[in-house]
Amino acid sequence: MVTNGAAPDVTNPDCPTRVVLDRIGDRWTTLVVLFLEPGPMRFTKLRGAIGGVAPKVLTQTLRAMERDGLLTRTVHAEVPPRVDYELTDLGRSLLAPIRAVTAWAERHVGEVLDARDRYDRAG
Amino acid sequence: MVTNGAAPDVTNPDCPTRVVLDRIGDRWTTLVVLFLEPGPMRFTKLRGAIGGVAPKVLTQTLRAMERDGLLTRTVHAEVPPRVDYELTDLGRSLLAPIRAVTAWAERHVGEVLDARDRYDRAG
DNA sequence: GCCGACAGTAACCATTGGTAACCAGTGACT
DNA sequence: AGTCACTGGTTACCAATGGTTACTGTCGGC
Repeated sequence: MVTNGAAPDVTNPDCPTRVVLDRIGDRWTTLVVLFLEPGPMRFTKLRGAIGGVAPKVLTQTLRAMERDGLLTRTVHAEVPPRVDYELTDLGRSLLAPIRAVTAWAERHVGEVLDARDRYDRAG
Repeated sequence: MVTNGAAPDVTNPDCPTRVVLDRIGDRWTTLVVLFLEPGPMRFTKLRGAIGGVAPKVLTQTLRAMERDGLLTRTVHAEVPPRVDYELTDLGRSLLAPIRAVTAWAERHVGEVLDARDRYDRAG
């Protein structure tokens, strides 16, 4: 599990948890998880829902998440093409921590923006 | 608080919560918060504790966090120079969500790495 | 025959993350 | 007096990443 045999410990620079932290800290990953929660979604709809994400970048994000077992990608042999993205159990287990983070963001946006204003006006 | 007058909503692409989400999703920010929890810490010690972070990048991270009101930076007129970084109340309030995320990472590293292995071996 | 929907890809540019080297100020050591 | 090291950075530079815009292929409908 952990290459050096120790328990996973995010405070250890050499622990692979750092890698995982990078993935779930990714700007778009959290949003993808949030939007996929209700059920499978197609590429274009997901893109529209998230907003402001370039197709290339969304593709990269989705591929990386698929690789890490957070979601599945299903291609239906139809015309027009149809590709569904759906959270795996692992992906769904990420919802709780992500909710904690987004809830914090929603609750404290004001404070952060205020602090930023004060800092910028002062110097 | 929210420029458009609506309630903060992370699913809205135009909501400033997205900005906040970017900051706390930052690779080093989460680690800085974790390591500053026990108390104030100096630059060099923090750098060593985190591991693998370049001074320039750590400086950028700390300045951004100071700007957003997550920590304070105190310069002591001593020799050799001494600069302390300390979490604010706002920064400390981030601990809970961050803990949720790091706990997830520690619990599921194995699954993620396994999925990645499978994906890479398959194609 | 042309248009549009879908799910991307290709080519390109800009921003960022990261590296290595260097700096100022002071005290201690020689 | 000269040199060393410690601290908390800065500067210049480079590579990787993120992002934008344009384009592709296939099919049904007009």
